[in-house]
Amino acid sequence: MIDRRLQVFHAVAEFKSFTRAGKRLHMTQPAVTFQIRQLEEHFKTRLFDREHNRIELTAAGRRVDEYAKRILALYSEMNGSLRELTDDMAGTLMLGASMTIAEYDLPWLLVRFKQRFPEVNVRLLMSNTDGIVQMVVENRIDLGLVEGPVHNRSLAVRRYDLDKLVVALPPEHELAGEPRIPFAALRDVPLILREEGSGTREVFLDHAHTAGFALGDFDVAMELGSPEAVKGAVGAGLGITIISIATLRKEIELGTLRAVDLDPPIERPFSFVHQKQKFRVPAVEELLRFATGGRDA
Amino acid sequence: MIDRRLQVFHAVAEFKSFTRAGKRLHMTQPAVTFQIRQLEEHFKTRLFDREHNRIELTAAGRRVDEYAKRILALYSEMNGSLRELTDDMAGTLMLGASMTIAEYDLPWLLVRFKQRFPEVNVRLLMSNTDGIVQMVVENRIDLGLVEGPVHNRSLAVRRYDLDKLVVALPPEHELAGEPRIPFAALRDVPLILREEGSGTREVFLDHAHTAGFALGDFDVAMELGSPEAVKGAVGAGLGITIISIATLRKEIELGTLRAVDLDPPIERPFSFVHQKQKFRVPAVEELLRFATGGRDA
DNA sequence: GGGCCGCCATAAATTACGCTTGTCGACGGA
DNA sequence: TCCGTCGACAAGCGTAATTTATGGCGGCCC
Repeated sequence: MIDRRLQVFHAVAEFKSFTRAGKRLHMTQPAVTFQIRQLEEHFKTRLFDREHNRIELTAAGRRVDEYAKRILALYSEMNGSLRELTDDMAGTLMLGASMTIAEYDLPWLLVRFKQRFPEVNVRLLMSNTDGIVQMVVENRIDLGLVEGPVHNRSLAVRRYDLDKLVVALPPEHELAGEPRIPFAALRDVPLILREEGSGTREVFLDHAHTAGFALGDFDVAMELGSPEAVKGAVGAGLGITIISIATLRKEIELGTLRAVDLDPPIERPFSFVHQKQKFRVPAVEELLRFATGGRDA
Repeated sequence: MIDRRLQVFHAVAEFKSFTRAGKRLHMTQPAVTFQIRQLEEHFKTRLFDREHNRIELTAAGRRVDEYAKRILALYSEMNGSLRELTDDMAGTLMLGASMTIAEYDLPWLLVRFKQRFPEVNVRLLMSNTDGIVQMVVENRIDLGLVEGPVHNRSLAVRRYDLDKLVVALPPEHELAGEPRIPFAALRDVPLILREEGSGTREVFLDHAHTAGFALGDFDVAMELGSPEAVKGAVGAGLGITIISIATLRKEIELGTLRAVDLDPPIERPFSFVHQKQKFRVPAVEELLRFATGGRDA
């Protein structure tokens, strides 16, 4: 529950870019342009100075942004407050984790946490990285655990673990014997990827881009919504994928899949993400300290 | 610029009625029901207890209303603040007046006001009573002058003048000779009325209702958007109308229209309406004091 | 106590709006 | 100069909001 126009405006103000704001909110640039123009017509004044290919807030725009921040913060607080009242689970620690983390990284963490703090109830929601970030923004969860980069400056992010992405393929695959696989080689075979919004996907595409490849360079055979689904497709010979090494333990042991390093390798942090403001549930701080071993990131 | 869902919710909370909230916001009851249900689904909890034919806020509903109030207040403040920045007229006194007042009552008031405070710039917007109230709510004007009843508890209203509604008809009309015309007689002739949202219209219908007549009892030939348009139609013989005596001065003098008292007569106050909070422009207080002759209402 | 009125819920149809796709023109860096 | 990036614009589409129409359920009046 949030005002979309203000949200869009605030994102544009933050990024100083229609295009990037659109990306963040999963909408196209024309949609952003449209919303901003609606606002400008409402207030009968320009909110951004357009100078060729960059924009700057006008005085009026800055004023709107001040209010937008306050209003959006209230929305967020309202959502959190209602959850507390609603979920018949006041005091419950609401976690959200991206697919990979929830299935392969979080369990052992939660087990140890529960041992030390048995009285704390934990409830876990799963989504992809973007979905988790959105939940944190809307205050629907106390803490998110994500694997992708977080582009939202108004949230606090701290790393707690390091992950490695590898190429997963069937043992009989032609590339399975390679010591490592360069990005270029990935162009020639069908790829299975995670869906839009997935941290695994975004990290891979980021690195591919750095190496000079765009999404269009690859032969994307399927886009699936969870690591298990992706592994299933790879195992069935539909293609190969780039995936967290952590998800492959069982398959490697069973010999159904093989992991090969990328060249260059991709490492990425697992991170906590939460609102900067004070925690509603004390257990959050416990979990943070507990998982990071007391260190800061 | 305001969040419609919260606005609807807040209205319902205030009136404790879906139907009346809908009326206030010019929407139908099912639309209100729909919006509230949307909110309830979002928060996954009931916001109102429905008991037969009355509703009550739940604990969660009260919580939402607390935030709704704060959020809506911020929206209102934002609108006002932007206007100040935008209208290249900081310090200008923004007035809004309903049709009748703007054309027949306000001019002499403004003339005298300008004589006493020549340095104050005044800008006047016109709409019907409902439109003016809305502008005040949104903080787009500093002060509204309206002729109809104001149903919004969050606004301050004070009377400053008294008006009388009469029947206006062509001199040759069969009823033109009557000393006064009872409501019942109005059923038998075509009526010209103001449009929905007009204070003149609403006051007339209120009184008619008190006298036992509904809108459907009358033969409404036309609904027009301004007193001048209505008078024109009456002059052309298309019907008769109920209108402020103040608007008829010239026509009576010229003999083109005649005014006959209603039975029972309708009197109504002209009122100022403004936000309860402090005035942004000091001139508002001056005008208030000036127009009410120092008395309170 | 039967009938009417007022209130909210529901369904179907309509309308309005936001969003996407596709395209263009303008600038700036290689 | 060519390409990449960015924002504006137009057309078409899909979803969401709203209206119209209807039904059920009590309270209230005579």
